[in-house]
Amino acid sequence: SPAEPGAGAGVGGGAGGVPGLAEGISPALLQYLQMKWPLLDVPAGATLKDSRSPSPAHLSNKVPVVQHAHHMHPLTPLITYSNDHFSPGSPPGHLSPEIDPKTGIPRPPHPSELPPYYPLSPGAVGQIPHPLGWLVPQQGQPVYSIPPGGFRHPYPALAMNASMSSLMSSRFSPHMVPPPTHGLHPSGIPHPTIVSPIVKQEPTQPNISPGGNSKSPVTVKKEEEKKPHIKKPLNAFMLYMKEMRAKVVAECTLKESAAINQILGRRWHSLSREEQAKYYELARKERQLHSQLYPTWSARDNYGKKKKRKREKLAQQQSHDTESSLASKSKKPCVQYLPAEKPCDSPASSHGSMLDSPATPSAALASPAAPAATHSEQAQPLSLTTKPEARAQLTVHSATFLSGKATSSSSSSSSSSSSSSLSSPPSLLSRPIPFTSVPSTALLSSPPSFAAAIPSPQAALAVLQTQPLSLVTKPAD
DNA sequence: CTACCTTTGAAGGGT
DNA sequence: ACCCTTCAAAGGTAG
Repeated sequence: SPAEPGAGAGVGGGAGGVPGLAEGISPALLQYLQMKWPLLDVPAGATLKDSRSPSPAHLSNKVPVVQHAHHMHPLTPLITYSNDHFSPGSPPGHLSPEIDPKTGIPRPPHPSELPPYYPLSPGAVGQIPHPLGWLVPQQGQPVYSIPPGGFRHPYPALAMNASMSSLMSSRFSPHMVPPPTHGLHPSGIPHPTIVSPIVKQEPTQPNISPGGNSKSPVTVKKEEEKKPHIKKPLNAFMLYMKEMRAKVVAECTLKESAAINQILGRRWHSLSREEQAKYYELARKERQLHSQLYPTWSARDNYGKKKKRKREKLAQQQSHDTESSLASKSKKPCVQYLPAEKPCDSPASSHGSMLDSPATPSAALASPAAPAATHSEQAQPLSLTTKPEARAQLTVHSATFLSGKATSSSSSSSSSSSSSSLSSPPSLLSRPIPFTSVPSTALLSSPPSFAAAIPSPQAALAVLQTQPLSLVTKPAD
């Protein structure tokens, strides 16, 4: 799909990839499920050492068996994160898998030792550092919160094959998933997107009674209430935020999420294309998994669930965009959240943090003469959703860089929008480069190839100009 | 207690 | 096709 960079190119991040989702749940999905729910383990002999060559047993529906959740990084098989950026390293000593002296196989952890993917007990979480905070946030929360009482899935339509259910019943901790004989639907897969509604009633009988056609409005309402809230899958940026928030908070003294998010937004733009691609890919898998787990779910289901009143703000923003900006600004300017003096505010000043220095491959994107600090921004698919003030701040570097360099090379081919390009240089660079513009194979089968395909800023701009240019931009000043 | 703030991206609905 | 709106996370803040 257009919004999914690399869609259809399989996973694995490297050569080979994994067969798609042709039939039921693909190996990739299975691996992803294991990634999301490490309790779902794979056969000891089929360790996820190489996702590109899944064993036949793995491919079949006769899934999984056991493997210690800590045995391997759950993401390793899917996404080839370089240690430069996600430095998972080896798990802490106290978390190293215990080898069963008898079998030599990593011992399945006791429920109390299980990783905090799901809060088995309030105190047993947040102990295991995880390179991907969105999977295991430092706070010990799962990506999606799970009701303390456990998971109750009301949707019989939930897509899960036999292997899953058998696995569930046999391997899942009884704390999480009671065996089917105990009443829970065998498909009670605890996906984190499910959040039980805040209904202070007995959590029993959440099952949908098939025969109940003559429901009174009250009953219908009750069922509505009992319907767990299935959250939207996280998008790439949200995943990134989840992972990086703790680090940013640690680096800065800030704690306000609004401020943190601004920083994260900037850092997001500072990420190299490859790094962003990882999150896009993760997000794509999130959506894919989500759609498989909840085929009938629609984003529309959650509409109106939150009482948000942004109309005023948006309207203000629009007028702000279309007309003069500063005058009508009555809300707190972003700068208020992001003092420029903040050490952590500068993407290039974060103690050489890997967060701010994109992957080295991307360095090939810019000309050698290009300053590293600006190159990263210049090469990034900055969003067009102009939040004037902040955007002006964010794009100042690229603007200056452009004005002296890139604009000259781009003005010729973008003559149709020359006026706007003059008035809003950042718009050119701020325009997102949909990953879909890149052949998925080029991006996924060999990630660096994309960088290699754009050896110069001019080439990068050429790529930019192959995309439709939206003019919903606002001059930086 | 609840909405807001702030970010980007996805998705749905309206035009 | 395009635009607008809402929601996803998160935690301090304000009402």
